[in-house]
Amino acid sequence: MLSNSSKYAIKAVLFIAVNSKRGKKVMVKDIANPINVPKPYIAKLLQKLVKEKIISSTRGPRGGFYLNNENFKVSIMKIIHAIDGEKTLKSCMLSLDTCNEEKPCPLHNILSISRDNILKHLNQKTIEDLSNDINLGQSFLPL
Amino acid sequence: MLSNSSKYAIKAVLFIAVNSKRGKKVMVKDIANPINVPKPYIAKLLQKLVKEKIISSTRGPRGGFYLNNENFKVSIMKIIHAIDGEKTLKSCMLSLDTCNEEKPCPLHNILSISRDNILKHLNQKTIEDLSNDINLGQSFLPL
DNA sequence: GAAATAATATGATAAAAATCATATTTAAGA
DNA sequence: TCTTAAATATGATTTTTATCATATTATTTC
Repeated sequence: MLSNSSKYAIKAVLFIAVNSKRGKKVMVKDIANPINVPKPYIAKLLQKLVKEKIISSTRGPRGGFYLNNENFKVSIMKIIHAIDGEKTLKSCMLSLDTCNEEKPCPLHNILSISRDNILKHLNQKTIEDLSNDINLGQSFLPL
Repeated sequence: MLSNSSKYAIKAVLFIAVNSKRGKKVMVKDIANPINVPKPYIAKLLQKLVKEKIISSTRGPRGGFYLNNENFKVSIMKIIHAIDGEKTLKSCMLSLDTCNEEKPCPLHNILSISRDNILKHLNQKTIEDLSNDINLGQSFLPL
């Protein structure tokens, strides 16, 4: 469903969200270890996220990654789209183009409600929402 | 979530289920095209399913694949496990070992209910259930 | 404005998944 | 029992995903 890359990206973004408060920036080398992802790999993903305006960065000494106010409003789905592309999550569980409500595939009837719920939540929840949860101790970022 | 291989396997099993009624067997070459999967590839998957006793086969002239009564009782999940392995679907959405109800990861709270529902349905529904749906015109096997 | 520090760009390598090809074995039917 | 038709076993190739490495560019600070 989600590629490793998307999972890494989500973890990294949330890590930045909770660790870059008040102008303090976070560097790649400080992200890679705690979220358990190889440094050069996460660096590449972060660059893509910057291009898509999902996170922000500055170069040079005291530089690093951070989130501005707009970044905080971005949905989790947008992170996934930036990394995995648009169509990954959209197709039906059997990847059938022809599957729809009128002509459902055999899995459609039993799975589509739950599936649509997952998509709905990924679209609704923002980086801000999830980092608030973490800050309130309602969820955790162990790695 | 599901690998291509699992999707192919599910499609193939259902195709066999609805096309091998009353002792008639289905051959690889007759499966590959309608379900839109390369023949040598689906052949390999079918062999694995036979070993796991999810489907049945006989060799030689008039041979092919079919389902016996026990095969029809197999859950969809078992097909997925046979092809993708046991752990693929079990891990949390961020693949965190440490994620659980007491210490949920940031996505856990928003997705776990829908996710558990999907797993529950995949465990409950049998090949028989889904092929009945198809036979009753409640779902379709276009490809 | 020079040195140091950080992201960025580019690309090489490795591992896994998907695809393709071929030789072997088994069973049926003449 | 010989021929044929089918699955089965094995493995080679290609593509995608994941990982690793290095050179370049921008920004701060002295």
